[in-house]
Parts: sequence; structure tokens; C-alpha cells
Amino acid sequence: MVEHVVHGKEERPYGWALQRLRTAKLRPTRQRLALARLLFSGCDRHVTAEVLHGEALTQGIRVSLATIYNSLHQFTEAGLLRQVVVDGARTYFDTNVGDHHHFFIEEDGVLLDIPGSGIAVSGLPEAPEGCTQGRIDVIVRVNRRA
Amino acid sequence: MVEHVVHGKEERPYGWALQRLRTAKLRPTRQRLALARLLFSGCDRHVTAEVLHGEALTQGIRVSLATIYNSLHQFTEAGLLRQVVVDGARTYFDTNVGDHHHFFIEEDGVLLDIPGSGIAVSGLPEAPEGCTQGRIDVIVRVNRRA
DNA sequence: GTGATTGCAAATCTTTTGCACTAAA
DNA sequence: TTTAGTGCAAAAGATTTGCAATCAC
Repeated sequence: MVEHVVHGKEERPYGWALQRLRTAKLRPTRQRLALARLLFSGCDRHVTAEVLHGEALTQGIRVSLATIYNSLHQFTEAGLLRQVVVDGARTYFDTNVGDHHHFFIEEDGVLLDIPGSGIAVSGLPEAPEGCTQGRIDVIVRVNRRA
Repeated sequence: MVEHVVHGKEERPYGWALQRLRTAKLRPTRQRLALARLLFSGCDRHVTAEVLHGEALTQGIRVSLATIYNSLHQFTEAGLLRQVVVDGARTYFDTNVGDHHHFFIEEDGVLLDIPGSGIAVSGLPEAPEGCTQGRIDVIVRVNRRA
């Protein structure tokens, strides 16, 4: 049994998912561990509940869709994931919780990260009366060329 | 019977909705005319299908929800409305089709326009390989202060 | 054990669809 | 007429919920 899984350029100890769940005060159940590994072991990704579920089943991980939804929301609350809204039809969860924005390819519902460094939104008025400013989402919609 | 309806600072001839529908090549039916008046007679607004439907019923306009959805999409295709996605739960339609962005008050699902003039997004990379850039949406999420 | 978590199936909610009926041109 | 548009009720999707069974501690 391998002791590490590769993550982009760096490696992550196998017990990494366990640590993250513990830190997030989420009981490391079989399902949550498996999902955490699916989500965080590779490069950054954008998943929908349906896609993640399919992936889990493919890899022989038995999880119900309800648990997928629960976990995605719990991970999001814990700051391990970020929700991205681009398309009324489905919700995307992004493993990249850092500062960045998105390209959205409308034809095939694909999201691509745009690193946040370098991007600036200027000329914004201040938040409306009685409101605190939160996250700024920039979505650049793009279309496949004919 | 008044001959004009007020629209912000300017006035609009009563037959205005009719004109818009004709121009958009949409048959001016009783329902579409009524909805066009509800949508375009006052200030710019952000409506959901449900809200528009309720409003129509309140004013004694008999329309089915299916027709509301049909009309909202037809108006959007005709460029009279613009769809705004901020919240996976429902779709908003904006009567302001000009260049602008939005504040979104998460607590109560309210959208506010931010005039586009003056706002600039700098540092964007070019669209991904084989793609043409479309609209850029900037959503500033804000929260009610305690 | 005990309380948190899971799975299932049913429920909910928004949006879409099929089709007979009605109205505009 | 002729064809587009409407309403209804059913269907479709995505997501949530209730609750008994199961698991982590």
C-alpha cells in the first residue's frame, strides 16, 4: 500500500484527509474520508453533487446522494469548499477556496479558474446602507467558437 | 384614462408595450401586454417568475405560471430582459439590459444594480483556447449588518 | 451505550413539457 | 382560416427532509 498520494507538484500524507476532517470537527466517517480524498487528493476541481456521486460509485465507494449533499455542505461550512453559482440548474463546489474567479463555458457547463492575483475590480461603490461587503464573484462567460 | 405612465424621470406612451412587443416580433397578446407593462412601466426591477406571477394575480391579470415562464424567456431572447444568476434556488430577470453589475443581499435575496460606468475589471487573461468571450458578471455579495 | 451520521424513500421547489383549447392575424 | 400562444396538469430535475438503522467514540 502506498503511503502518499500525489497532489499536483506536492505530496500529501495519506492521513491528510483525516486531519482535515478532524480540524473541521467533522467525524471522519468512511464516507466523508472517501469524499475528502476524491475531492482534495488531486488538482483543484469543480464538482456537482451528481458528478461526485457518480465518481464515488465508479470507484466502488458506496455513498448515498443525500450524504453527498450533506458532506458538500458541511465541507463548505468548514471552509474546505466554496460554492459557485453560475447556472441556475446546478450547484458547483470548488476545491479552490483561495482568491480567484471563473471562466464559465456555457455550452458544456465547465468552470475554469482564473487566478485572483492580478485581477482587480475598480470603481465599485460602497456596500448599500446597513450592509457589509462580502465576496466578489467575477464570472466571465465564454462560448465555444464555431 | 391617463394617456401616459411615468417611468423614472421620463414618460412612456401607453402604447409603448405594444411597440416593444411588435419590434420583438412577439404577438401582443393580452398576457404579454400586461406583463410587459408590469415589467417596463416603472423603474428598473429584478423579478422572479413567482413574484411576477403573484403581482399579476394581485392586479387581476389572469396568467398561468407557465405563461410567465414562457414570456420571461421570450423577452430575454428578444433582449428586453436579462437573466441574472446569483442564487441556485431561483432565477432573476432584470429589466435593466444595459452595462451594469449587482449587489446581492443574501439574507433577503434582493438584487441591486451597480451602474456599469466606472466599473472596470482589469487583469483578466484572454478567453480559453477556442472560446469567445461573452458577458462578464460581477456580483458583490453583501450581508445585513447585525 | 450515546449521540452523530447514513441511507432510503418521500417530499419540496422551481422550471419544463405535452396537448387540447383559445385567440391573433 | 391558420398559426401562434395559453393554461392546465403532469413530468422532470435538483435538492431537502424524516426517520429508522448504523457507526464512531
